[in-house]
Amino acid sequence: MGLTLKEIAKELNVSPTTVSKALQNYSDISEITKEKIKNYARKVGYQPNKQAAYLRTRKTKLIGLIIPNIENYFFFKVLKGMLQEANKNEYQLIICNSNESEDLEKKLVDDLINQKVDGIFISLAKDTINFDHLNKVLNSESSLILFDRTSRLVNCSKVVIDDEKMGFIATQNLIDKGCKKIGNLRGTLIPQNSIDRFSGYRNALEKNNFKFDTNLVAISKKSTVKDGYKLTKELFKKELELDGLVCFSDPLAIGAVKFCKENGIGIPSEIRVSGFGNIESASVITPPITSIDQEAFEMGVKTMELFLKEQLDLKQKINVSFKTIILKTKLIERESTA
Amino acid sequence: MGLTLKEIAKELNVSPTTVSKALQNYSDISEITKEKIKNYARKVGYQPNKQAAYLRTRKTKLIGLIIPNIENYFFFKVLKGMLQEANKNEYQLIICNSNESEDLEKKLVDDLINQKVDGIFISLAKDTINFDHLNKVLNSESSLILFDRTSRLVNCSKVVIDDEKMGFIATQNLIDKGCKKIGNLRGTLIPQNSIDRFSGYRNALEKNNFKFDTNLVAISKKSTVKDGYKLTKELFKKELELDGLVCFSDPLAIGAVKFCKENGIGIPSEIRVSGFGNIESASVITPPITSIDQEAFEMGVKTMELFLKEQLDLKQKINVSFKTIILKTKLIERESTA
DNA sequence: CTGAAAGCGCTTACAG
DNA sequence: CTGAAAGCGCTTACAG
Repeated sequence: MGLTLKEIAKELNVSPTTVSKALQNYSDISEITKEKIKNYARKVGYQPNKQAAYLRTRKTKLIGLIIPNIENYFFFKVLKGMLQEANKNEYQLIICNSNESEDLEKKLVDDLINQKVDGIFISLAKDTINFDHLNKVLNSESSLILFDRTSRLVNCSKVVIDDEKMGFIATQNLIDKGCKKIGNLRGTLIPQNSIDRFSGYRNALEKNNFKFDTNLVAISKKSTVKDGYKLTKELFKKELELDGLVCFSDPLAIGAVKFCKENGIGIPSEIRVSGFGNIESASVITPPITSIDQEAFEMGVKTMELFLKEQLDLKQKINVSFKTIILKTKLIERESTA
Repeated sequence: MGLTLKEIAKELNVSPTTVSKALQNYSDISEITKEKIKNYARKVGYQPNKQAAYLRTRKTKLIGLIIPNIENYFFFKVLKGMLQEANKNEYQLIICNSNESEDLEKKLVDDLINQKVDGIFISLAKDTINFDHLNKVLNSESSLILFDRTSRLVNCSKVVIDDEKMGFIATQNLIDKGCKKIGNLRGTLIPQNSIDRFSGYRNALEKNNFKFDTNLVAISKKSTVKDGYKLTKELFKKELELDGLVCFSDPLAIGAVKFCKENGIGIPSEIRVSGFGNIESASVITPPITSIDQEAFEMGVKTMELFLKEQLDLKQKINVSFKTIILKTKLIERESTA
């Protein structure tokens, strides 16, 4: 197991140097020798030992990926996109789950830096407020790319969704349908995407001369079906004549729909409900829930592309310039807002 | 970036050998020296370079995982279990998607062997019928563990679900509820778990003196909602007085429910439908679908445990003996079979 | 066009 | 109890 350069060299009566160069297509090796070596290497299925090569090249062809919540379907679609591109370019992906914990996120970053991965992709945990570990990556040999849950305070390449616009569109849609009192089940106060979606909601109200009322807003910590149910119940207790509800995740919207169904509140006749993320369950529940589709797969692809570009710049000793890619989103209309 | 042993040795006026041994707690280093070295290493945050260490230890602390379908929620729960245990034991996980392709599966195995991962966990692609690549793993330095979709033809450790029993239970439940003509939307003919679940269906019929009728069985290639819809439609066209349907995946069951709802066929009044896998959508749809819960998280944990045990045996030069762990399953009763 | 030599950062058998 | 030396498998600057 594990043929070495030396063995091949011996077999072919050339030096290890020549074998190494031939396999890397160096221009100072004769075509005839290259052919001979390449053919033999192919025949015996030789693959250079990556760990040994790293010691010289400083490249592992490994990427570290930190996802905040491994149960979130959205991230799998992102992962699928990344994996497709990684495969094409001979990279392998180490997957990590920060479990929404800042501390664990920091430890995982340390482990990945220590593994000398060529790049680290992170979607931040909900409660990450200190960014020392991200700056550590920026000072390491690994490229850093943030996706989906990012921070304005870190200067690196990013792939995000236009969350403000999305919050706006979801809210505007309810207004267009005739809703007068639109509530909002929003996410926590920290991550940028939660902030932005909420801004979108406010901005839509403002633009349509609706009064913004904090009583209509509830904050969900976990963004679960349970949370959605509970918060909707609380909103209805206030008797505010709610006739629209913008939920900033599909699980929250499903919880809201469940509460309404159990309490005989008609959807969309009495209240229109809109979700976000376009997970499968949103289309399967009765009534199907209007949602906003994020191009998750595309997000994965773009993240990899940004990374590959940075690697190329690095190789050519060009100064890497950080970019932010903003992805499109699409309102998927269903019965819950008909 | 990247402090080395040598630098630490120089700083502390000892040899690199001593530093290496102290950090590994060798017994032939004095306590006082160990203390000094460990403290310093901790202070400066020294971590040995894994790639360089590999060259001597032949261990990468890396595990390769091949999943056949990255969009399947089941595998994410498995992954979550694996990740939890991996983290505890300082392993990192390289994730790969075979996309149900035997060819890609073979390539990924090659890549992982080449990466010198300590272990490879695979859930086989649906159409994998040749096992040369698995035998290659068995002859390599990496341990092989199959989970969920395995094969009797490969001799290695495995973690599986008692699929036969599960098929049996789902079918028996419908019989107990009074169904007389029970159909079956089954999976493809190859993977072991599809074969076994189908056997469970047949065995339950037999045990209850029901006549087995191939007309009542439809084979789904993709196990999707669409497939479920289409196949259910076809079954109903045959006018066999179907009053029960055992589906060997939740998406299939959801498709079946959709067809029935759209065509005014009452569930469970006219037909009872049972799924498998207990995905979220199964509980969210109206009516909620009875399903069988697989202990996915547990499967991930057990797979890791089996692997860790093998590593330990290897280290102690004990002959590794392959084990098969069979996990429990549980029928989750819901309205669709009430 | 080819190859000897140094070195990446570690571990471990061996000597003292 | 400590350390010099060899070697893991590669790449690349340098010499010829």
